[in-house]
Amino acid sequence: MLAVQEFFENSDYAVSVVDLVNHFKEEMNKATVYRILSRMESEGMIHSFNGMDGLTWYAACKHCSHDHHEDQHPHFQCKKCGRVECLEISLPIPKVKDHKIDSEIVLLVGECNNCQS
Amino acid sequence: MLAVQEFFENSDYAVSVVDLVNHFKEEMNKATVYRILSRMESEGMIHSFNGMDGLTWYAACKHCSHDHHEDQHPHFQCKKCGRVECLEISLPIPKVKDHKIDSEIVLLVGECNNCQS
DNA sequence: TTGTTATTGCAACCTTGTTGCGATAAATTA
DNA sequence: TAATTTATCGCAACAAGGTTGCAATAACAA
Ligand SMILES: [Mn+2]
Ligand SMILES: [Mn+2]
Ligand SMILES: [Zn+2]
Ligand SMILES: [Zn+2]
Repeated sequence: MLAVQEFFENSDYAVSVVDLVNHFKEEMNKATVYRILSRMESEGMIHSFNGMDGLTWYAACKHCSHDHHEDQHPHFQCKKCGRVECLEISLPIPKVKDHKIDSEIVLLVGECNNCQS
Repeated sequence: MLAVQEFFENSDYAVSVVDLVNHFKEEMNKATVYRILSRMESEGMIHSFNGMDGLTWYAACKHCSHDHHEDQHPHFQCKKCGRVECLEISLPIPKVKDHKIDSEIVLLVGECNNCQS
């Protein structure tokens, strides 16, 4: 589990679970990676969301703990390099007639700073 | 293909591809459903997106054709009844420093009109 | 009718993700 | 320390969504 923890501590970006399984494939079993990720998520160390591709992505939590999860921020995926990051901003939840809206899942798509020529 | 077309014409809601495969399982093969959906999507009759569950959902297009797809609207999923609908509104694309944002994938989650007691 | 193209059924396959279980490691307790 | 309990792990098998190759059929055109 420590290796996975360090992986997140040393990265500002989110990572897809597929990449993670692949990255650790010589060190640990696929099932172990999935189990570590669920454990870390339930302890408020990381959070998960879906990327454009439909895959599950994970990223380090900034201000969460075991009993206080708050990861309602939008995410950004770069079309060119594929990198995904958490955006530490809060978007207004839109009002829609006849709908009681509790939360908002947002994935912004575009080009990151590195990829803009 | 006609049966699937009619299915969309008679519904205001989106439908998950799993429900569709299940709904047509006596009439046609799973592969056929998937192929019909891709064809209909490439012809601008329907569009697809991801629900909370990670599944692929499809909904009828309102103003699209073979060479003009414009399905950038947000979607809404009711936590209680599970129904998913297209919202014919346009949300402002947020500006984020150091990011060139081209599009925005939004899934609003809450309670629909029917489910609010 | 005959040849050509588009659609379908079926089975096999790929991928993401989960689960049961025995083995090993870590933490408790005596 | 030694025995016991608990947590973690590897492995293999499985489940579910989704895709693909191929032969059969249907639709279409000449
Ligand atoms: Mn995040
Ligand atoms: Mn829609
Ligand atoms: Zn980039
Ligand atoms: Zn509802």
